[in-house]
Parts: sequence; C-alpha cells; structure tokens
Amino acid sequence: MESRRTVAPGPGKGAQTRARIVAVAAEAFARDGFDALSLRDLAGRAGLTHAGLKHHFATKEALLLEVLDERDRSDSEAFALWPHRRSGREVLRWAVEIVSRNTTQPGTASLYARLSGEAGDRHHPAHPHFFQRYRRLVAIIEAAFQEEAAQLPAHLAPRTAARQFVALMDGLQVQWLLDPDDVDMVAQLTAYLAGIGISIDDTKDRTTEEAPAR
Amino acid sequence: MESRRTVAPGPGKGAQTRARIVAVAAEAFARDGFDALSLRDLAGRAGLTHAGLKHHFATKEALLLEVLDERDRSDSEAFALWPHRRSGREVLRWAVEIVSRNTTQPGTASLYARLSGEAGDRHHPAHPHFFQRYRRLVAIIEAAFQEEAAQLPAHLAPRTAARQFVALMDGLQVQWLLDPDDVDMVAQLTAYLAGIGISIDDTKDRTTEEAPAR
DNA sequence: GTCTATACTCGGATAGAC
DNA sequence: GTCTATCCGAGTATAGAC
Repeated sequence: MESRRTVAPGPGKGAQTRARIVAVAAEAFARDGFDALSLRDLAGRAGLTHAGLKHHFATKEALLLEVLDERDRSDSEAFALWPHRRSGREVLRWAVEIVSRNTTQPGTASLYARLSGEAGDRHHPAHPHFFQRYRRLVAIIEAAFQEEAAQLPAHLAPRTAARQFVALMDGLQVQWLLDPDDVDMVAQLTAYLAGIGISIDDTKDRTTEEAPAR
Repeated sequence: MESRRTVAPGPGKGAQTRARIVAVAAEAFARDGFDALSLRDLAGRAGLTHAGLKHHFATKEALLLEVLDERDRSDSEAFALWPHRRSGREVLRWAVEIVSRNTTQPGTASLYARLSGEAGDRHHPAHPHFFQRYRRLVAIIEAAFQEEAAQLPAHLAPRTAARQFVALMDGLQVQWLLDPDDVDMVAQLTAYLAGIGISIDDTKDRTTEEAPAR
C-alpha cells in the first residue's frame, strides 16, 4: 500500500534526512537567527519530530555548525579557508574580500561573532571548530605576510602581523555590527595593511577580474 | 521563625531586594557561567521565586548586564570607561591594563565576547549598552591618539587608529580565549602601538603609581 | 510596588518501537 | 539505524494576591 514515507528505508535514508534538515535549517537560521528558531518547528518542516532531529544532531549548536560548514564548502572560494597557491598580496586581498562579503549577511556575521566568543570555553561544542579555524586562518595569513616580508617593517614578525590582522577582522566586525554606518571594514583593513607597507590594490598585479567568483 | 520576611516592607525594599539579587548573581555568573545558571536557583538563594526576580529584571540577559555594569562601577580602576584627564599615552596604557585584567577572568571575558557579538542585533536587550560602550571607548582612544598625533604616521588618522586599536582589543581576546598559550594580548597591543610610533613604557613619564584612580 | 502561582514553549535526555 | 513518545528543568509571560 502507499506509504507516508517520503524517503525509502535502507541505506542512504539517514543521509537524505540529514541533508533535508540542513537545507531547512540553513534557510531558517538566516531568517530567524539562532535563538528565535525552534527545533520543533524546524523538525516539523523537515517531516519529523524534534527528538528525531536530535538523532541526527545532538544539539542545536551542532546543527548550526553543520550549516556553517556546509556554507563554507559550497561557498567555495570566498569562504574556503584554503585558496589555491597565490601570492601573499592575493591572499590578503582574498581575506578582505571575505570580510566585505560578510557585510551582506549581518545575521550570519552576528551568529559567527557570538559563537566565536562562546567557543572559547573548552567544553563548548563549537570549540574544536573555531580552534582549528583560527589556527588555519592565522597560518594562512602568516604565510602571506612571510612572502611580503620585504615590505614589512623590520621589527614586525609575520606571525605577529597575522594575529593582528585576524584580530582586526573580528574586532571590526563587532563594531560594524553595532554601528554599520560608522565603520568601514574594508577601508580599515586596507589602511592597516598600508600602514605596514603592503598595498593590495589589485590594479597592480592582476587584471580587473573580480575577487573570487562565488 | 517569627517572620519569613528578610527585609521590612516600605520604601527602599525593592532597592534592597534588587541589590541582593545582583550580589548573588555576580558571584553565581562568575562561578557557573551564563547558561549553567538557573534563575530559579538564583532567586531561591536571594529569597524569592523566579517570577519575583523577573519583576526586577525582565530577562536573564538584563540581569547579566546589571552585574557587568555594577562591576564596571565598583572595579573602579581597570574598567571605568572614563579616566580623569590624563596624557594620551597614559590612557593607552590604561586600556592595555584593562585587557591584561581580563586575562584573569576568562569566564567574564567570554561572556562579554558573546554578548558583544549578539548585541549587534538592533533588538537585542544589550544593544544600547554596547552601542554606547563602543562609542565612548573609541572616542576616548581617539582623543588619546589625537594627543600623540605628532608621533603617528602622517597618513594615519587618530579615529582610524582608535577603531583599529579597539578592534584589536576585542579580536585578540577571541583568539586568546581559544588558544591562551599562543596569544599574548599585551605584547600584541604594545607591538601595534610601537608600530605606529607610540611607546607606552611607563618608566618614561610616571612613577610606579597605578593606573587611574577611578 | 512587590511578589507568588501557574502555565506556556523551549532545548535536552531517555526508553523503546520499527 | 531511524525515529516517536514522553519527561525534565529551563526562560518567559500573565493574572492576581498582598
């Protein structure tokens, strides 16, 4: 007889449900934010109960992290943390482009800011994610500065500059979220780089091609 | 017991209860963190029900904000946002001192990082608090840089430097919370200042007297 | 003005049906 | 392996006692 199942049982069923949940959640988080979103609502829209959802994602935060990871993966160039081998200046330009992009998604940016603060707690579910993320990000930026070491002031170690640059990305975002009209993140980052002798003006070593196509 | 009242009715009663709640909450937040703390427990320890507590503080976050404000007020030196008129370098040294202090209270620092991220949402209960806080903090740092304008690179506006410095305070804190052993916030901030021509070495213009008496 | 009683939905946890 | 039923304590909201 006809079944009310929307997916056939057997191998792959779980993966399908999981994917459906993530798809629904991605849209819902962006629209409602984190706190306003009910797992019961969300589960209902994905065709199961909130306990069923919990089988796939242990906590609400774990689900959010999956959504963010998913976005990182599909938003290939701008958000992937490993751009193809490029010049130091190109990597820095790419980083500025990420920040610029975030400007168009304040909800997600706010979520990230909140999570990265919470994740400092070693027992927080998002701790490993952010720990790894910053390690990689700082390493990438450090390598970029290393390549441009000739431009840097003599006393400024690439690793120090990298930590500062990444901190600037985060800290400026907090101020921008609070006061969008008064903070120009791209200008600030560009000014910082100019201050340490690095220009990322892309008319110099590339054509007019846009930064990472989404 | 003769009476179950712990405070007499009449004028000032509400203020007393409020103060008692804040006192209990301050200790409890620092010990248990934000999520782990139950308003029912807390209210019980303060001698009323959780609904009674809600009469004084509409939300859990409002209570936390009151605790933080209270700390700002009593923790006079390091956290007061308005040091008396001092030299630019002294103000910057005071700011670094704040960051250094936060190092001893990772729980509170994490709470602040989380809240400042969340507060970007215009409807968040903490939005006005943080909006004002950053406005004032940036203005104070800007004034400090203004005084030291002679040292700054010609192309660097005091306001730009101020935004960067404040962003650095926040961003470094996020990285430090995630990876305390690998991030030295004071060294980073000092390095940044040195990079723009400012030394805050306090053996140069003052005795060993402590930073601003509130 | 202060506060209690009560009820609502939330995220989370467990037991067990299929 | 997937999922439902059900319970728990949480934050929040309202009505009304004092």
